[in-house]
Amino acid sequence: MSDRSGPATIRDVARRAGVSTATVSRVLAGIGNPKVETSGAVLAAVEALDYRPSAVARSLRMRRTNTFGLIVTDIQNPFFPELVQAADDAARKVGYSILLGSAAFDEHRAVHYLDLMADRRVDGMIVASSQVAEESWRWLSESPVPVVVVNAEPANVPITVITSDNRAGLRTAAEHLIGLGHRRMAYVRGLEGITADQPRVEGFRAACRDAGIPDADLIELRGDAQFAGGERAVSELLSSGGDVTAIACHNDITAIGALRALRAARIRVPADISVVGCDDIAAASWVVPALTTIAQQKADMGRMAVERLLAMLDAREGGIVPETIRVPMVLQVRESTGPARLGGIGS
Amino acid sequence: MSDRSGPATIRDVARRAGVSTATVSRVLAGIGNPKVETSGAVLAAVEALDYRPSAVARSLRMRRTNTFGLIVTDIQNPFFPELVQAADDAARKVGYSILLGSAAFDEHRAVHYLDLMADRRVDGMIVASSQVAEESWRWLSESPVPVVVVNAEPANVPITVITSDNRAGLRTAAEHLIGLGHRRMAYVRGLEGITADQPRVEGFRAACRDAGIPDADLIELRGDAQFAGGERAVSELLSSGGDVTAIACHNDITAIGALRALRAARIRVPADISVVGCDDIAAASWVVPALTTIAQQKADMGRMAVERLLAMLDAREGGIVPETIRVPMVLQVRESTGPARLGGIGS
DNA sequence: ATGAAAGCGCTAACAA
DNA sequence: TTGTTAGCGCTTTCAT
Repeated sequence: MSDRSGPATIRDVARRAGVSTATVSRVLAGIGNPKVETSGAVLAAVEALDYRPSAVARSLRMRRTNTFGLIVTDIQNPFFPELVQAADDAARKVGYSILLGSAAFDEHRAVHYLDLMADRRVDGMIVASSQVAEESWRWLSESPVPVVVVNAEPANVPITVITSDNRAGLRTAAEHLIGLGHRRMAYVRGLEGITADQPRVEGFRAACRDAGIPDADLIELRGDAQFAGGERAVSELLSSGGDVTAIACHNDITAIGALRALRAARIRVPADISVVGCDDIAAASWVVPALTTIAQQKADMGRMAVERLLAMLDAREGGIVPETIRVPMVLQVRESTGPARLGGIGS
Repeated sequence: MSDRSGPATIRDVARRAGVSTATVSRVLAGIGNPKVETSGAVLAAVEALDYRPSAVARSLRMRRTNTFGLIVTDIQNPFFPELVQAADDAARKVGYSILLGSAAFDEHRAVHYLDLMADRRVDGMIVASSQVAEESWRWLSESPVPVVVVNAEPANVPITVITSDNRAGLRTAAEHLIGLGHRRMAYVRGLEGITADQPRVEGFRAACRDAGIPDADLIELRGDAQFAGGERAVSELLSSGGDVTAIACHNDITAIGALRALRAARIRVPADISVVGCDDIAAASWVVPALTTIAQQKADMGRMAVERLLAMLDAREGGIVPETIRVPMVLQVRESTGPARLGGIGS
């Protein structure tokens, strides 16, 4: 093989097989009915030259890259890998691949990836990041390339959204606790402004109201959606003498921080206080006690996002109406929740 | 803007600015000294048409994609995200992006990504996966595109490798434990055949021997590098009456499984038994007690891999000699290790 | 059933 | 300083 300059091209193959490049292209694409000898010759040449068609050239010609962009808030957040994997699985099955961008909580980076993916001419984008400014949402929604937003809800922008039903999810959490007899509870919120924060508290509160628990009985704390925030919030709660029998948290990481604070204070979970998280990350079942949580169906969401993109691609000129799909969250009971103690902590 | 067919091209811009495409190209690349009016006109046209150069076309022409492929064993393994993020950071800084592939423990998938990335004409590849067959390693090492292998050590193949110094790392772990007075210890190995498995046990054993601890005193257990394996191995150890004061584990996930088994058996950590892990994943500091571990410098490794690739690209015809770089691991003392109890567990 | 030729959008000689 | 032209590697009419 003449390794003179880079990988073999379709011309090299054509030459060696004694046919035209068009024929090579057809044979490889399985188009037409080539004579056995021709296709044989082509295949042999391909083999001999170790020819692999350039996806770059093909993309240019076909005006499609068979690639979807996927932007996540932060790949280091254990919530995302499962989503990424599922999206990749779904994409791979239909011959697409995923170009990943991790915004690392940085809005500039998010924009950077948006641009990058536009430049790369991805055939569609999945944006699973709330670090996106209003104007970028607008830009996305007006873009001709199909976009699916995951777990974020751009206000007043017509765009397809797939999101966990946070409100209903935290309602379930509250109902679970209330069913166990809890009435004095605390809720550790996420980072201010985070998309899911508001609906989650609201869902929780709504269930409380329905159960006749006065608004004032629910202690609301501010976390940061990280371990440290959960730990801090709960230790402050304890030192300020907050008297609750259950703590619900914005997410699992927060809840795991809460567990640690409780443990430091020698409070037993769930005997003294129950704790419930949200997301169902892997670590939720690793901690002691294993965390009861409201699971997000991450894999489903990743798969759905890709399917949606594919549908939009098909429909194209048909025009698919932007729609908000709420994926149910499911209660996962483990060890961190139990019946409410009757007295206060000290009793 | 005439939105007739897809995004604006360089020709659209040229036409609108009344110049040639070459001029547009130059102005945007900052080459030559265009007259102010020309460059002004070009820039204006670019703005007006919202022109973004096609990376696809540029790649075809330049014969480089400004992309590195990165294949990981399993993106859901908490070890990888930090590596990915670091690689992406480093790459982004020099105008490269990362095409990610998660093999999900599947050798076929790994090969799939290898092919995919070759087809995409990535400018370099980082392979952080041991799910790669001998023949693929060979193929990689002979490939004209620069390759860096992370945390895997293809046997008898001349290729650049960046790996944690597992042997030295686990030696450090053993020394830490021995320094605390432990002499009867168990070691939970990883999945059979996993690259790091062998060097880690060996390092651990070596330190034991140096300290005059008879080989027979070290109980060796087989885990699976997952939570379940650690839990199972340790509960079997306990039920078979294994009498140790410390347990070292192939990785943190295993160690966290071990913690759970110990807890279930009401054995206190570290009062009764010390536990040490390896990797330093986020969850290591979340569990109770927080896990003492041997940290891998994942971010460094990701960065180094990219730098290496860049160097190879520069050197090109110069030819860089494949080299194995061992990155030190660092002992991270937390709460799960302490002085050895004098008697046995029951004493 | 196959080939010739055009063109996807860009950059880089080479000319002017 | 700018334009003309060729060509990166592929697919796809349109002929034959």
